[in-house]
Amino acid sequence: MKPKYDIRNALRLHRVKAGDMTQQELADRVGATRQTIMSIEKGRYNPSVGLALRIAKVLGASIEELFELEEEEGDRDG
Amino acid sequence: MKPKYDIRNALRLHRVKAGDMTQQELADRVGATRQTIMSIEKGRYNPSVGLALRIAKVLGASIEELFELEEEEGDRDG
DNA sequence: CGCGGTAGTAAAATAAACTTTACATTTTGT
DNA sequence: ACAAAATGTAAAGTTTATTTTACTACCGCG
Repeated sequence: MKPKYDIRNALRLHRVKAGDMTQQELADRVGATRQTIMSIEKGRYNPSVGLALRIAKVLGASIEELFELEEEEGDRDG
Repeated sequence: MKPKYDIRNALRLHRVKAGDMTQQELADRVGATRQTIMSIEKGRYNPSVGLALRIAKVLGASIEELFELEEEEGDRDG
């Protein structure tokens, strides 16, 4: 079952920009596991806003820069 | 078990600001239930960044305005 | 080639988000 | 006071995030 709200993320881009940090390093700094970072980078799920906030802080970016709503065409009910 | 990283939110404030929308109205517009909105407003858990993004869009605010990391003093390992 | 570090994948288990339903309390309008 | 709408709480259930563990592939280095 795919998530209700798809998001696109530029995590990897910003991770590299922020000093070419490794996944493990980022994971440590935000208090998550490498697999969690992996899964987010790969778009397998969207993190909690708490984790997203911490990632944004470490990467020196805004959440809006990091994560973006997928525009789903023709699938909206409004 | 309380969440690992507490967040503070100004959801209610912005909900009122954005035309005094009811919880139900906001819930409908973001595709969630009223209870979900309630729980977020009451700080019972932090939503996914996907839902947070949709809320921010509807309320015309940034995620950073809506949700803020709780600064926990003396609980960091680095 | 063998080694260490990084990245990709996956399965099982646990924690947390989110839904559904139901009921109590407060607020608002008449 | 009464009714209706909005808010608050809660329990049980489903789905998704996150962890833990483990294995594979790629790359630079000796």
